[in-house]
Amino acid sequence: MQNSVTLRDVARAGKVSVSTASRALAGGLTSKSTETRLQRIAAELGYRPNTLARGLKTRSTRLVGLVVHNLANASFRVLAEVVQQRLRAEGYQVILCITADNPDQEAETIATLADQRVDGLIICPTGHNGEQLAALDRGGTPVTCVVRRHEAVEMETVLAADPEGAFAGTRYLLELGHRRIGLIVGRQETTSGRERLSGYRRALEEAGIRFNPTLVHAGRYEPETGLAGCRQLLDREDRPTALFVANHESSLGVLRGLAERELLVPDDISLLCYEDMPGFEWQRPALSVVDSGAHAMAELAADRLLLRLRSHAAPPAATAHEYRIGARLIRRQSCRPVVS
Amino acid sequence: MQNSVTLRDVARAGKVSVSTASRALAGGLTSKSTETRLQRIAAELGYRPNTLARGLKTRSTRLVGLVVHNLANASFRVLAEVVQQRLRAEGYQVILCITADNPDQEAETIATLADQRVDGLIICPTGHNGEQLAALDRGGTPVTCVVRRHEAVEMETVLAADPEGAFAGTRYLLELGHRRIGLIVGRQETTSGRERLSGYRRALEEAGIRFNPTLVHAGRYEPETGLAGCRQLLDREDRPTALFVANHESSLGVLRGLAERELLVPDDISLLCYEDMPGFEWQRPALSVVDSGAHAMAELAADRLLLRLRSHAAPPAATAHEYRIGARLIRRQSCRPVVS
DNA sequence: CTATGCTTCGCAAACGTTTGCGGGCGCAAG
DNA sequence: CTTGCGCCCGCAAACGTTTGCGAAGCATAG
Repeated sequence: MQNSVTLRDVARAGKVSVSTASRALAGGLTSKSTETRLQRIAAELGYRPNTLARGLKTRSTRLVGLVVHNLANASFRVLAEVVQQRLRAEGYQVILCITADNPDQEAETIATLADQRVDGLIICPTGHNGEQLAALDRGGTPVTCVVRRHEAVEMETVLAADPEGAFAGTRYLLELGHRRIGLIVGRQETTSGRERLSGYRRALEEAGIRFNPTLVHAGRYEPETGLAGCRQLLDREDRPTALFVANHESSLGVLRGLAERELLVPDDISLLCYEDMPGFEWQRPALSVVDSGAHAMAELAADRLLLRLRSHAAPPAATAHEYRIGARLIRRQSCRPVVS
Repeated sequence: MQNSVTLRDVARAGKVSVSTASRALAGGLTSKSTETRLQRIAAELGYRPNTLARGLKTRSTRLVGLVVHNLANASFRVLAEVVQQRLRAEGYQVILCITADNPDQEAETIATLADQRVDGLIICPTGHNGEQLAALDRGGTPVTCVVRRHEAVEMETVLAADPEGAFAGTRYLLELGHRRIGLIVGRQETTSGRERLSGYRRALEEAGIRFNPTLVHAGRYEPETGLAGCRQLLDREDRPTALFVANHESSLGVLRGLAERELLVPDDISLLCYEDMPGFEWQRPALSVVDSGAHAMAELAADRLLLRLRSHAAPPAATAHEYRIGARLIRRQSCRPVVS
């Protein structure tokens, strides 16, 4: 702040007007000689452009907002890392905001980001501030939803292929011979919760197995959910031979629940999780998972946003598209064929 | 961006000058009547101040930068969450940047943040761009270092009490009767790596046990380090009876290494980790740890910065203080007395 | 030699605020 | 009724850029 060497100083040192200085540093707008000369002077003086003034004039800060529920969730973590890295490569800075899945906090966050005149927004929406977001998007600030769809309003969205992922996971277990497959899944108010349940159900039905609601436990994205679900499912007299934990926060609780019962994976019970968390690979036995592709999602979200940032021209709401990232089954060691 | 209702519009609607509008919205600078009247008008029009223009004039964006190495590390995660929450409560937004512990990337990051005219900076330094940071601090943009100390230059810093933490952990194991304690620790180039080793060593020597360098394995903050160290230490003929993993990234690798050897914790070997990671509590057996107080560190860092942000007056470099957060031993189930 | 075109640069306005300064007005005191 | 004092408010400058417009310089073509 003290070190405020401004364009005027550069201009003065170079004996030109402020405007030529500006153009020289922009490049290609002056003669080659003054261009290099002024750039050298600017470097010597340690000139750094004032982003505020520039943004005020050009109506473009190079900031984009990234709004997520938390950082404990592995998907959000890679989202944050990938988005930040990708956008930085294009000269954008990322403002990270955490909403704790709280609509009020989300509303405030969006407002503040709008005040900062961010150029764009990547958000995992709570589902409550649709009009606010849509207004932003209409106003020329591209908004890309990620991980969760906003049910109320049309916006560009990149999602995981949850129906297919859950389907593939369930079918894998079926192919191994399992017939009683317990499902621990997220709340049915969320897109992912619903879609993963439906994928599970479809796989069962295609295999000619009747869907049994008492085999599924839905809850919040927390370890406690996993523990509770685990206990509930294991206390049945016809204990499932496999558990599909389609909610990766709960996985920790499930692991604990299985240990409580002294059940060994995969000998006593097969275990399939959702999302590839860093620890899973190192776990013993290494956990099989269906990877929803958080990394790819993050990349696509960043790329889509970048595209719209660059083509400042047309933000055609009509084109509001929905992208799905393919899920991938990773077979490791936690599932085994059922012995008959 | 389209929705650009400016102060002029408010003034016009209220039939006053722009300056009165500004003052009315600021509050306390006009008559009570015009104040409420204009505030109502502003609300109706949906006026939102342009942070860029304001920042340009007042030389204060309400932005602070937060610079960390990554988000996989649990300390950084809580740092990000806590700092962002705390600063937001005071009206600041957080720009999150990730350096991957890479000095070049760090240099670029700091420069860009300075360009954005952030009001302050919280950073876990790589240790390489000291002059840049010091210049910022001198220039009136308070910089607070966290987690790591910057060896080269004096700055306000909040650290974990690593020497004491490692000492306490080691002594705990000693009290349980362990004599051969393997240590897996971070690189000796880092503050934490050195300090944790020295704490371990001091505890041993105070107990009258000769420090044995072959019992320590130092490596990067990665699971691979844990695995390698684990293998090395377990292959000794006089296998340690306890492992102190003073580097929480490595813990995952250690767990895997122990499983490989089919060693049970705590029956076959005691295990003490550093940092309380979310999974540890759920692990079976629940892992004992020395918690370095990442949460408290984050809070203190945020508070210190806030203090200096508010008292815009004096950034006395002389006061550059170093704060230490006490470590806390959490006894769970992974350590047991050695049977003689 | 004049007309024309291109390149290179300066002038000044603009972006949306905040704020020092001074003018107008009302009200109390003289 | 005048003077003085305070309270509100408007004028205008400033923050550091970018950019349209026009002027100057120079070369080339007619």
